[in-house]
Amino acid sequence: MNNADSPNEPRPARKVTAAMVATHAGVSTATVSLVANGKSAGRVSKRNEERVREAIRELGYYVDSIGSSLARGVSSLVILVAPDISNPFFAKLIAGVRGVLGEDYQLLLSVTDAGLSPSATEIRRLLGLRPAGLLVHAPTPLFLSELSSPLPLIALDAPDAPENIPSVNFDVLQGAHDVAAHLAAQGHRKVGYLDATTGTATLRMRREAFLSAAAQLGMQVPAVAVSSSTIEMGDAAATFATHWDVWKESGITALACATDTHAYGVLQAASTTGVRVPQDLAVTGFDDLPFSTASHPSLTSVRLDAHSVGVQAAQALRQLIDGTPLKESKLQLSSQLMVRASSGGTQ
Amino acid sequence: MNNADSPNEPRPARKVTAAMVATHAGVSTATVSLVANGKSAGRVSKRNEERVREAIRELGYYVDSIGSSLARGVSSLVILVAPDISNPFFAKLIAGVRGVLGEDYQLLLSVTDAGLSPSATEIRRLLGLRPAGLLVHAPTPLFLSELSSPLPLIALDAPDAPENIPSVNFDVLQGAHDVAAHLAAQGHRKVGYLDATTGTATLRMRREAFLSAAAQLGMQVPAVAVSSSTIEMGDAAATFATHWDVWKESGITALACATDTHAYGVLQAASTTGVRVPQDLAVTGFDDLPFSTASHPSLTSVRLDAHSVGVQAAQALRQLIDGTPLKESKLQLSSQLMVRASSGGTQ
DNA sequence: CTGTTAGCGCATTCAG
DNA sequence: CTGAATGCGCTAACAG
Repeated sequence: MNNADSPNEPRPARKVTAAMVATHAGVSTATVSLVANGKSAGRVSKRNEERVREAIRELGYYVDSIGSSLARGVSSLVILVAPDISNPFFAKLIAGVRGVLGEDYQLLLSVTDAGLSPSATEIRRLLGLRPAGLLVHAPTPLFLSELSSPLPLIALDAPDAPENIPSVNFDVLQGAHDVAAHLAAQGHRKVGYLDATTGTATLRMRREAFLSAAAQLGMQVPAVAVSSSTIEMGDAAATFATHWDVWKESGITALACATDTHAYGVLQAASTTGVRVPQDLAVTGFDDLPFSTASHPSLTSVRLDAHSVGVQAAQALRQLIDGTPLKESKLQLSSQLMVRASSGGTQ
Repeated sequence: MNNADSPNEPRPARKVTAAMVATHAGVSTATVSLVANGKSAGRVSKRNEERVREAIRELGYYVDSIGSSLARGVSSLVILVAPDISNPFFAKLIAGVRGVLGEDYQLLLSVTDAGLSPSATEIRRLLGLRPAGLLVHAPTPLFLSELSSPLPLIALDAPDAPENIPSVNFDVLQGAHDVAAHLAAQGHRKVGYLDATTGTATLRMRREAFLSAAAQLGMQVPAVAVSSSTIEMGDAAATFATHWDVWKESGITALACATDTHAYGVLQAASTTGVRVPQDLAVTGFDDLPFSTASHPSLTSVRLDAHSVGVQAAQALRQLIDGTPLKESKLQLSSQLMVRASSGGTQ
């Protein structure tokens, strides 16, 4: 009953299947599959290979990944799960990942609701796609347990990930310590900390590391001078505005912020309330976003190499997918303190 | 030979199929499919439905979207193709899209290389996923022609999209006009323009609209004072630094920038070269990124409502997917000039 | 209402 | 080297 197998002219409107290519080239679908997947070496004759290639070109055939995935039991998708894409950090990370994955895997992003881990249903839908691997930014323990299946997975920026979950992290301890040491070196003796309200592990570590380093370096951190706000700049600004009187009274001369965005809010609020930075208050950030060189004053911050994270994570994931055991389950990338004007460093 | 069909205890390690659920519940796979897809109303008895639901729960079954997509000929994926995710704009847009798509479709992002349209191979891989629909940011004509297949598609921020491609755009004409009018009202008579080197239609329209509005309002735009740089802040800063002498000589007193990022670069370079903004040079941006309230001085810019774009685009796409013809093929969202200190407006 | 059946497009044995 | 046959997991007719 199949009256459509007369391959006279390539009909671009109709979906081209491997079977069509096969008849067009006068071979079987098996041969087409071999050629289309570059597995023809030593398994298909030169002549047939050439024929198939030509048919593919003429018909405009491309492998249907749905069919392919079903047959193989797994897709060639790598899914990056991240909450807050709008961070310039991610653009660089993605570039790094893409470079490593190349043509072999297809990278797609799954964005979760602001700052939240994906819901159970979302996770199932993700798994339903049968991805070759997952890259997950700052996964919650809940997310990881919900996942359950033995899927190649690398956690990013997840210093709290359990032992059995490979992860690529920044050395935030070092970064936070560097900030504290820098402030101490500038002569500060009482400092404050503006934390983020979202409780990801990396942010918790930043705070804890800073506080412990500060103590170690002989700096006081008055309890009233440790506060927090959401990652919205406006919120950070408001927090500064409402707390400044108390902070000032507590005698702090420097404020370390959990992220650059927080610091921007502080700089803005300081400017409008007439607080001079760094004379009245030194301010530091964390992340070293591009804007930090353009803010007024320019912001002292901790630079994290997003591109490297992407590269390392993608390489590790590929190993996992290939079944090669990872030599290092936990990778740690160094961070670098960028001293700028907001802390009274070099302009 | 199948000795694995003894469903005594739920084995979480093994992939759960609809067939397993069926045997477990004592029904057929068809019934399972109906229930799992919420199409059981009036087609499955209460008793069987309950049984199936219980089996699904016990076994932890979820629909395999690969198999489902293959059977239906289309997946429930909506793919957003965008080049530059790191723009805070996208986070809001995505939130809007997600809200409209709800549980019915799964949104994934495909990030293309910085500022570039996806390659032909990438497009094929995208199509290979058989997405239910595509949302494409600033597609090039090449992209659209390469696509060819009659897939539900909405272009975003694509004022140049051909008639037959539905799109959701901002009224950049109005925005650019507002900028020009504002500068004219501030008394500027000679102004410059810093364009982006990436040639997307929206950027081209911003420039053209600004230049024509400026002319109409009696402002001169010396040819030497129209320049361009990449969207990297540092590049914009460098462009300012090398051009300022010439610009100054040309007599311009204001510089309109194609994007806020460009403007940040200009503000930074102006600050380091001792050019006072807005006294020596008024500066305006376009996009109104969050940082524009925190820059020094705060940046006059054109606000675009990203969330609305997301909502409108997703709604239109759903209509397309459902086969409902669109009433309006081209949607245009208004933009709003935010006057701030960089143009000598209110602080 | 419910079960049976026939593909969806492809990769992979397994005989030739 | 090559092709026919099988099944991946599911949905949509189609019979009961």
